[in-house]
Amino acid sequence: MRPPRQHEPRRNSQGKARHQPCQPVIFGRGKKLLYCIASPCKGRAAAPMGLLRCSGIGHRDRVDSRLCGCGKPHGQRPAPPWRPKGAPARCTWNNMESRMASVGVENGKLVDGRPVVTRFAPSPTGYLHIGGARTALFNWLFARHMGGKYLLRIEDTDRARSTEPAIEAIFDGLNWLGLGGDEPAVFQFARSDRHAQVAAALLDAGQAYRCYLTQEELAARREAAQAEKRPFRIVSEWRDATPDQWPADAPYVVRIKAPREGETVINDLVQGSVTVANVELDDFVILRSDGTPTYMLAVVVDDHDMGVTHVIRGDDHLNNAFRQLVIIRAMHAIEGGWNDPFYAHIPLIHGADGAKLSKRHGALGVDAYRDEMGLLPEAVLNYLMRLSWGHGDDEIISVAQAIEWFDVTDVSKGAARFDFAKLANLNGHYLRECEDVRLAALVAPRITADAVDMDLLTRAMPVLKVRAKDLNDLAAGAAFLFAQRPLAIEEKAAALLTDEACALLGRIHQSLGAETDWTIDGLEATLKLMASELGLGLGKLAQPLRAALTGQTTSPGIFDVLVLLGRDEALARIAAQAKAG
RNA sequence: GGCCCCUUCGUCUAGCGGUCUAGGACGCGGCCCUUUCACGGCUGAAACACGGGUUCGAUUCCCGUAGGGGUCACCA
Repeated sequence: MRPPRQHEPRRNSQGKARHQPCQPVIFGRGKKLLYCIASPCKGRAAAPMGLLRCSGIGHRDRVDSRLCGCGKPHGQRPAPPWRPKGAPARCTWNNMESRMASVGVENGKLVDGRPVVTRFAPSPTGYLHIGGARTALFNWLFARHMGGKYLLRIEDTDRARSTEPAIEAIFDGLNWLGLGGDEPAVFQFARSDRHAQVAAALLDAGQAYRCYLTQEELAARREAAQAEKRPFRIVSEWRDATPDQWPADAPYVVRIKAPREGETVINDLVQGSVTVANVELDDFVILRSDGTPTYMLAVVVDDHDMGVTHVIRGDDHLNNAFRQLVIIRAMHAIEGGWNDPFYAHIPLIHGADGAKLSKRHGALGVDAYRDEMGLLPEAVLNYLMRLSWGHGDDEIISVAQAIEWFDVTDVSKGAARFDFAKLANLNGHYLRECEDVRLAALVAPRITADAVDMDLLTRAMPVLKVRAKDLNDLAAGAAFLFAQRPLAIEEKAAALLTDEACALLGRIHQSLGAETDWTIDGLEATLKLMASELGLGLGKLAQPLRAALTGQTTSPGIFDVLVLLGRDEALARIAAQAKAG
C-alpha cells in the first residue's frame, strides 16, 4: 500500500492558498451515508469530499462534493484507499445511462423482446471508403457481440448520383472484409411507395403539410437572412394552410411539422446526452415535388421496417438524428410501434493532417487497399477497429476476440487520424502469421514472370515474409526466384561484383560444384570453412554471392537462397558472374 | 456565422477522483542478434491544450478560453 499523500493546500496563480487548513476531521462510513463524526464539523458532513459510495448494484453513486457545515475545508483524511472494499474499479455514473441501455440487451434481444438489429447503409455514389468500412465493422461487431443481426441497405434514392459500379464496389469491398450482411441488402429506391405511404399518413394526421414555396423563393430568403446575419430557418406560411388555400396544379413538397418549442435530448451511446433546442429544427422536406422521398424520410421508414434497434453511424449524422426523431415520434403518435432507436454516432476518421479524410489522405476505395497496397483484410480490420476504440493495452486483436470485447459504448468521442505507417506495421504482422499457401496464391499474380512455380513460391514464403510489409514487397522479394538468366543486376549489386569478388565467385563455384550436401547446414559448413581458409569474414563471400544469385543487395539468408534456387540454377548464376570477372 | 461535438506523447490509445514517477503500440534514436535486409530482444527521447472552480486530493468532475471537427439542400 502506498503512503498517504501530503495534502498541501492548493494554491491559485497568485500563490495564495485557496483554503486555510482546518482541524483534522475523521469520517466514519455508514452503510449508505458518509458523515463526519469529529470536530469541527459535528454530525453529518454534507460533503464527504468526493468520496464514492457503493450502492451495491454494480455502480457507484456520485456524492456531491461540498464543504461541510463548518464552513471550513476538511483536513487530513485517513490513508487511502478510501474506495469502499468491493466497489468496482470501473463503471461510473457518467456513462451509466448508456451502459444500462446496452446492458438492457440480453441474448440478442432488447428488454422489450425485440432482437438487436444494426445496419450499414452506404449511398452508392462512390466507392466504399475506409471510414465507411469502419462504420460497417462497428455495426457488424456490435451485432455479433449482442448476438443480433447486421443488415445492409443501399441508399440509392439519389437517382442522378447512384451508380451500378459503385454498388458493385461496395459489395466487393464489404465481402473482402467479411462484412457482408446477414440478409440480402435492401435497396432503398425500391421502397419509394412505402415511403410515400408514410408521408401520406403524416399528411393525413396533420403532422406534415404541403408546402408550395419554390426553390427560388427559398434561396432568396436564405440570402436575405445571410445579409442580415441572422440564422436562416425555413418558416413556411403553408404550415397551417387549409386545402382550400392550396393553389391548383402548382408543384409542392411535403414538409414535416417540426416542434417549435422545447428541446430534444438524445442519449447517444457514444456521444452521451446531447440536447438541441427545437427552434433549431426547421420543417424539412420529406417528399420532393416529384413525389420521391428524401433521405430523411427514407432512413427512418426503412430502419423501422427493417427492425433496426441500434443506429451506428458517423457523427456527421448526429444533427440529422434530431430531425429523424421528429418523424419517428410523429409516426409513433399516429400508429404506435415506432420506438426511438438507440443511436451511436461514432467519430469520423481524419487524414494525417487532422482534416476530414479526403482522396489525398487515402480515403481510397477499400479495393485500393487490397489491390494497390497489397494489404490483408485481417490487418485492415485490426487497424480499423483500433480507431477510436481500444481494449486496454491490446494491439493485435482478432475478429473473434473483438466480437467478444467490442461494445459500442466503449467507442471514444474523439476523431482519430489515419496513420499508414501503423497500418503497414500491422500488415507486416499478419503477413508473418499468414499461411504460406494462402500467401503464395495472393502474391503469384503480382509476380511478373512467365511461369510461377507455386510450390517453390510457397516454400520460399517463410523466409520472404519476414522482410515484407505488404504483398507488393513480397512479390518484389520473390522475383529473383523466377528470373531468367542472364540476370538483371541492380546498380548496387553490380558495385559489389568487383574483379576481386568475381574471382572469389570462381572459387565458390568450384567449391560448391563439389558440394554433396545441398542443404542449409551443408552449404553453411562449406562456405564458412572456405571463408576461414581464406582468412575472410563470411560477409566477404556472402555479399558477392547474393549479388550473383539474386541481382540484388538484399535477399533472404544466402543459404536459403542457394537451397531455394537449387543446385543447377545456383551454380549457373554463380558461373555467369564468375566468368564475367 | 448559428447549432452540435471533440481535445492524454508526432500518431493510435490505456486511464472512469488517490493505483500517475501517466501505461502500451506505431514512428523516431541507441544497443544486441547477424552474411545483407528484415524479424526478434533490450533501451532512450516523447503527452494530460490553457485558465478558473469543486475537492484534503483533479489527467479524471464543473465552467470558461483557445484550438480542431461536424452540420446547416427538393444530397445522402
